[in-house]
Amino acid sequence: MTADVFGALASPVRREITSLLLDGPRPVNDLAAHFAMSRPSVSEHLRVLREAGLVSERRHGRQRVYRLEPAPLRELSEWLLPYERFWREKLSNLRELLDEEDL
Amino acid sequence: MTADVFGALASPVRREITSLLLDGPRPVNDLAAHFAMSRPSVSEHLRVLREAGLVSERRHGRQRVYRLEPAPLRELSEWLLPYERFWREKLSNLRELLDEEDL
DNA sequence: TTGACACGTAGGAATCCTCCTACGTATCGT
DNA sequence: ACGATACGTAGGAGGATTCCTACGTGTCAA
Repeated sequence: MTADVFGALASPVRREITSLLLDGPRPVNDLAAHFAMSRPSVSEHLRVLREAGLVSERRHGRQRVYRLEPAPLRELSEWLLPYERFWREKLSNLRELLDEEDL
Repeated sequence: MTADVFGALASPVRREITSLLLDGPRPVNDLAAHFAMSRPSVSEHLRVLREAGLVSERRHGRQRVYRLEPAPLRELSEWLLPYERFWREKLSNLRELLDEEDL
C-alpha cells in the first residue's frame, strides 16, 4: 500500500520539506534555499517524497513546483488509530486507579 | 525532543513489533518467534525502539518483558495535527467547488 | 540563436543500517 | 554446583542512504 511513508519521513530534511510545503507549493530553488546542502541533494530528497506519494510535481515554465499531498499522511493517521485506543485505555485505567485511591 | 520516533518506525520489523505489543507485554523469545530473523537481531530492533522511548523493558526472572509506551506515539499524533488541518482545508475547498458546480 | 537559469541524474565517497554468528552474563531447575 | 535457558553485545559482511561535483536537458529572455 503506502509505498513507504515511514521511510520517507525518517529523514529530518524531508520532514522539514513537508513542513515548508504546508504554507503552499514551492519550486525547488525556493526549498533548497532553506538548507545548507546542495540543490541536487534536495532534489533527491524530493524524489523520495514523490515516490512515497507525499508530494507531487507540476512544471511551470522552467521551474518544477512541488506541492504537499495529504493522502499518505491520512494513512499514517489511520495507522495510529489502534495506538490511540491503546493510550486512551491506559489513561482510563490510570483514572480508575486514582479514583480508588480517593476512596 | 523525540529521540527519533520516525527513524524507529521506519523499519517494517519494528512496526510489526509495536503492533504485537498492542496485545500486551511480551518477552523477547515470544516476539522473536514471529520473525524469520535471528533472536539477537530482534534484540537490536528492540534496542532501537527502547532508545526512541517506544517500548520499555522489565526483568521478570530470566526473561525481559517488553511493553509498548504510548508517549512517543502521542507526539507523532501531535506532529500530524497541522497536516490534518491541511487536508481538511483541501476537502472543504473541494466541497465549495462542487457546490458551485451544482448551481 | 545563444547564454543564463531551473532542474534532474550519474557516479562515487563516506557513513549508517541490518542482518549474521560467536560469545558473555544472569537466572532457573535439579 | 551444574547444565540449560533467556537474553544482550561484539565484530563484521553486505547493502542502503546521504551527501557531493560534474554534466545533460528543457525553457526563457534578448
